[in-house]
Amino acid sequence: MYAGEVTTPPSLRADAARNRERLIAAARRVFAEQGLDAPIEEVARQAGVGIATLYRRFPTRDELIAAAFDNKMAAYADAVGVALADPDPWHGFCGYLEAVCAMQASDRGFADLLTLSLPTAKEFEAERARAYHGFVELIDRAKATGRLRADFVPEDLVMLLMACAGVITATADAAPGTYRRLLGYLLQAFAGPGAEPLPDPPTPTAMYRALLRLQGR
Amino acid sequence: MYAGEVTTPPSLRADAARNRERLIAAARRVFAEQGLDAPIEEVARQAGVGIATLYRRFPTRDELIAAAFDNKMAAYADAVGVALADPDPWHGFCGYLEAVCAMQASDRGFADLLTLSLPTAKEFEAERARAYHGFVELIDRAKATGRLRADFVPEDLVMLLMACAGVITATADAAPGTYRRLLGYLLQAFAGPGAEPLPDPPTPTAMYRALLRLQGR
DNA sequence: ATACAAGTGGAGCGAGCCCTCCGATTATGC
DNA sequence: GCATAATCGGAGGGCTCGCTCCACTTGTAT
Repeated sequence: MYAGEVTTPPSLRADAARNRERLIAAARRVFAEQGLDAPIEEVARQAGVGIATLYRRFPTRDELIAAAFDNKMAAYADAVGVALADPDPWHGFCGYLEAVCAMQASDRGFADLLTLSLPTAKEFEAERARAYHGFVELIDRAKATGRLRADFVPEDLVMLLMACAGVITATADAAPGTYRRLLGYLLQAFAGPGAEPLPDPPTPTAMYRALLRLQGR
Repeated sequence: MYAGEVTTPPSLRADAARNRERLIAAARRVFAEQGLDAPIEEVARQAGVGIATLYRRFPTRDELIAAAFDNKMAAYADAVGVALADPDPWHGFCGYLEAVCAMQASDRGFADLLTLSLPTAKEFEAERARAYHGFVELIDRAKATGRLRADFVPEDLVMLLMACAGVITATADAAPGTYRRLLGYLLQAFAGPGAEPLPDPPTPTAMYRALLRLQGR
């Protein structure tokens, strides 16, 4: 923690700071229910603020997204820590995946975010990297117990997040909770020694490029 | 097969019939690479035809979609027949899922289509129903051999298609083939007696409502 | 050949969204 | 209080897309 408070950078006029908070609150609501490509004007409207005000404070969509999700992103990275603290690595591993998928299910914007990379938001990608490294450690420990199959790779998490996002966007309204069943199946597949060999995973760099895909649709 | 040829219903003038075919060909290309919500005007442009001509022949997007995909939809329904013809039901079951996912991977529009219902296109939904009933039969036989777990339900196919669609849309460009690994994991989870109980599946009607979700975004 | 129905293309309107510009408003230090 | 710099809001231009209308062209039956 440095001196400068993250949510209100350098001395903003009182009303400006208030509007900034309103915008962030509105963005969280709008992104949560409509996803990351929701109309930016809707955010301004829900915040009770002019469009110009929004653009002055957040010149690009990515900056607004970064501001709206920094807390969830931190929570996401922290979740690995919780999992690592579990005395049973496999139990921690399962709990971690459940927690992350539940976060996706409760926020469409966040589900989008986890399967996307915003190179602009650097302190943001740092959180992602922190989560990633913790997860690699978690994998190692879980494999050591023999409960997690040996051919599991970190990219499988990204794949899982994408699959889960697909189920969630399709079922969020009419059949919420379906994603739990998908996760249940996958956890059983991740467990124990793999009976059959799996198709090769994508390389880390290929998967990273997939995360960079231009957003929208 | 009735007398009226399906692709050119009631006596169209020669040039009109030709344009109709061009439109369908263009629609297949455009939908395949851009998904079902591709701009309709792009189809007209690629067909080398005015927008009005497209609208006269296919007044609604759904009608164009139905015309463009009736062959793939038939192939999709036929694939169940192939699987049922396999002497080893479990082998047929696995092959079926692989074939369907491969169809999704090769055509973004088709991937959309399988996780969506177009109540407008009735002969279309009939194909879907045909596939569904064949699949139920396939499930029964595979369960009888003991290779497919007893708690597998038909809705799990829909769930799989949604998950696969999520992976495919995210990885189609940068890491194609990732979906194979997802399928590999899931097939192993579907096999054998389930070690752990699974979260309940959605009811068939809930899943159907999920398929009806308004398209776009 | 001709006449007429069938078919065609693109201009054009409206809607939704992004983003900028600028005159009006308001907080803040003195 | 007052000056002034910071902030505000919304009109407006630009773009994409869906869909319609209508004057013109073309196939075809006689």
